[in-house]
Amino acid sequence: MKSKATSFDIAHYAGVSQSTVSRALRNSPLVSEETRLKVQQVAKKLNYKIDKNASNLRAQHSSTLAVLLFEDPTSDESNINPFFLSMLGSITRACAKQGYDLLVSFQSASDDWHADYAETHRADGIILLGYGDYIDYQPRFKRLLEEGTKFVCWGAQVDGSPELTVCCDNYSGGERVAEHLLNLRRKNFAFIGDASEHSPEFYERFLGFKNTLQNLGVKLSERNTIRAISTEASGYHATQSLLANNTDFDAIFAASDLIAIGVIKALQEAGLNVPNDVSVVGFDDLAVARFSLPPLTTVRQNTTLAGQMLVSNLLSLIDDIPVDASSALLPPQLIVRGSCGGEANAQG
Amino acid sequence: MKSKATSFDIAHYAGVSQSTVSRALRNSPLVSEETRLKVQQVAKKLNYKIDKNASNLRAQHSSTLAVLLFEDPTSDESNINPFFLSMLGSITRACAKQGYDLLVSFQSASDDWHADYAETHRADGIILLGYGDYIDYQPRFKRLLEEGTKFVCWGAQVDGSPELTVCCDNYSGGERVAEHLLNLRRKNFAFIGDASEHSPEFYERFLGFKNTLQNLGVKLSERNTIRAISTEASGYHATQSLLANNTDFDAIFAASDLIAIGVIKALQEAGLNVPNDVSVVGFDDLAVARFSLPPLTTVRQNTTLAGQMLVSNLLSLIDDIPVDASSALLPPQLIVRGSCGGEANAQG
DNA sequence: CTGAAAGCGCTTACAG
DNA sequence: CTGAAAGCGCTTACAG
Repeated sequence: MKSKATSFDIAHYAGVSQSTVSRALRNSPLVSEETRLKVQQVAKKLNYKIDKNASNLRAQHSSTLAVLLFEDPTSDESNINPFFLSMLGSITRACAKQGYDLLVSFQSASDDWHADYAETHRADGIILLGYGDYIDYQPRFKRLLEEGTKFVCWGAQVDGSPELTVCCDNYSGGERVAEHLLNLRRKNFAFIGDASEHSPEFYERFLGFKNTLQNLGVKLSERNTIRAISTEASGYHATQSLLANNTDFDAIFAASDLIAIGVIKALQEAGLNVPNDVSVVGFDDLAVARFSLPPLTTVRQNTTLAGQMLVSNLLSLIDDIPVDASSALLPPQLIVRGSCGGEANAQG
Repeated sequence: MKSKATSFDIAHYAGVSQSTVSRALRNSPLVSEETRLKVQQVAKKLNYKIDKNASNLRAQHSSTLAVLLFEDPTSDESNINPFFLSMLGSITRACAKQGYDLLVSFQSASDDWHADYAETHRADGIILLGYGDYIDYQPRFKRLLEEGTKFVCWGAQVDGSPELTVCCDNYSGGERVAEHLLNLRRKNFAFIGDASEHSPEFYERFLGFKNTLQNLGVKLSERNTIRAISTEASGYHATQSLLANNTDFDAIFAASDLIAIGVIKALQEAGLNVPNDVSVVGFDDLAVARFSLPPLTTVRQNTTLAGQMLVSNLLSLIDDIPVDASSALLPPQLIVRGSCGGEANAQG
């Protein structure tokens, strides 16, 4: 491997100074069209590429963003929630579009918060994805803020929290689910997910669901509210608990598609028909939702838009541009498929 | 935000020279225990972190690896193959374990090969994942090799190709599937996937399957070999074509789990029972395989091991250490679930 | 529009 | 074991 050309080599061959090479390559308006063309031509011929380390060091920024993806400590390490992976994809694309590189790091919640990407100048800003327990993380957010680290979270807006957040309007999603199920004349409801403030996204979905039912005179009993984390296995076992309760239910709102898949499996194994005996609704609209049997009615989160908002808001933060907080609440969309009965086959 | 401390600040407070600070922080044996402790203590107090750009520039390496994830151009951009995403996860973890950062880039096959991570010194080496058509990519590999770029591919070992590859023993996986189906007394076989040299991974699976059948006197007809890319939708449509052929079949080997999910859906919609009428086998063992109905018998690729091999082989390449090529062929594992009938419930 | 020069914050021979 | 000094390859005032 021949050693790489530097801007001095280009300068030499192009017959200009090194400063001019640098300007020409970054399309500075200070350089004449003619010079620029010549320099860029020579650079191309020598396969010259600007050394990022040098330019980052000099310019004091890295043109790089970092994503921290927190793993649910209870889930199998080889299976990261596909929803976050899909977010990862859209974030990557959004970064590329803005000319930023993306550093990725998976962290288990127990990790000692290795968020030193900003401090080591490896990244200009950080995107936090899927950290589990929001309450536990508040102190860490505070520390990041104090250090002046630029970061934005995907998740739920916790009241009074100063960090910048982008999320789906989970409450409204829960409302849509309740309305849909009520329209289908379902009478007895169950919720499977974590209905506590520790998982505010699930909690908001739960609240939107429960309150809408309540407003229309239907009560969601505590016995029909079963805790589950976002895995198929957890949904499966939670449903077995629900069945063991011997309560009545003809509709289940699962806080995520992964949970819903486990729910359907447990129901079918118990000899119940979905949707005839029980309607099931999920949340996320993973690819697999369309191919479950029956196809899963669910609430779609727009991950493409989410990735774009996360990146553009973070970039605004980095450039000290005020961020329009309202833009950070993304509208959910109810996708009706076959798992609730009634007006099935409507979409999807 | 107060401006970051530099090694000179630490030197000042610790009462030593800046060079000593640098040595102490990288645990150089040249520095005394006492001095090191003092320096590290001061560094911690001032929340000092080494500036990566500066140290990378000076040391002429980046301690960063890049992953290039190629998207299937025909697939929906928001849904990246979960298998690769799972690989991404294990690669990330393997990098972290070795003290390397990971840069991620998604590329559409049509992209002008933005693999300049190495040339710009942003990464010391590159991991190539999921590029679609291997034959089309040969010239690009050649160029990378010529430029002295260190890279390793996940995929299939193409004869005579000089690039370093890590992959599952796909041929052996196909053999296992044929044997299993034969043991279950299946008579008429079908394959759904891309049985061409353009997708060598699928092709190897196909070959292992077909040859094993052939050796035992069973022929896999061309009419029962249907082309599909690795999506549920493609598997679904391919199965509809297969059904339209009006040929006999009581067992389908789908080249991936995603395809298998589409296969099962199409079969069930056509009123066929899986596994009673038709056995179905997939490949990959995605999380969803366990939760399909019936649970999917499949061939597991060990993504954790794969990620580790990819990273460690790339690191060897970077350090000019000879790589044990035999270590790069990972053993597949047949996971028997309910989708083939017979000895179901064995595992999983 | 162009060039000479300083300097980003480190690592690492070199000298002691 | 420690320090003074050079230099990695750029960007960007400054002067012309």
